[in-house]
Amino acid sequence: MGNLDTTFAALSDETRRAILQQLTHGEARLSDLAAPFDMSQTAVSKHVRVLSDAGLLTVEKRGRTRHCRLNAEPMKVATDWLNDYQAFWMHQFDNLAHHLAGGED
Amino acid sequence: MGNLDTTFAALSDETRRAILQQLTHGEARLSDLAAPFDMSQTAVSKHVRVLSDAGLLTVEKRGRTRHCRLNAEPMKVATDWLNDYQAFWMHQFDNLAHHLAGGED
DNA sequence: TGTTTACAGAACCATATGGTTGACTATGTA
DNA sequence: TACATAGTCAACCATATGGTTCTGTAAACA
Repeated sequence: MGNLDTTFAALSDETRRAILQQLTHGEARLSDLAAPFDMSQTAVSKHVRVLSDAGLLTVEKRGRTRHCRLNAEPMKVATDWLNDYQAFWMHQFDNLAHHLAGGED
Repeated sequence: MGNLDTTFAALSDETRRAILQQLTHGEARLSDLAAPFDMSQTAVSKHVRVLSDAGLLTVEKRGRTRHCRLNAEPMKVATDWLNDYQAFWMHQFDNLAHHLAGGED
């Protein structure tokens, strides 16, 4: 839970990203989250489980409803990892020129 | 190719992230990439294919070797997506306090 | 020319993923 | 009490994933 594998895997699904997007508006019940999607609530429940396992949201049982709340912290870890490559997409053309000039590392 | 689904999915595997890391040192042949891993070259070849499909690296056929080069640009798109949530992990505690204070969105 | 190298491709396997339906549990409400 | 609501769980299914081995092929080399 909470490692890069599970975080990136959780984010690799459109439905799950939409769920997270939904949660930026505030907490939501599972049935609220399921409503916009053309799939069973069970399916959405599974997606929520994946997001929960990845630590991207927290579920609070309250009466007979489950209230989900965004927890974006694992995204920070993912972003930190991606940021190590920032130089590579920023200086992509520089690097290309470097390689074409025969400069191997 | 190159959408968020495939990008995040490609990044969700430790081996593939290690391959990308390897490529930050410069371009590499497939057999070079495969060397550090305790798995067949065929397996690594499949990982490279996944990364290639995601646009995270380019493969250039040169003689009998395949030369891989990092293309970090799709990571920018992923980072851009993640950055929309930056406020949520930065102000996580603020939000928590907000919710505890009874302020719903 | 023959051999080695560097791959690709196909077939196969076990497990994971994303979806379904139906049955069940627990909570709230009339 | 009886019923509706919210959600889980189990079973099932099709496809994807990550690995293997074996075979084939094109390029480099002796």
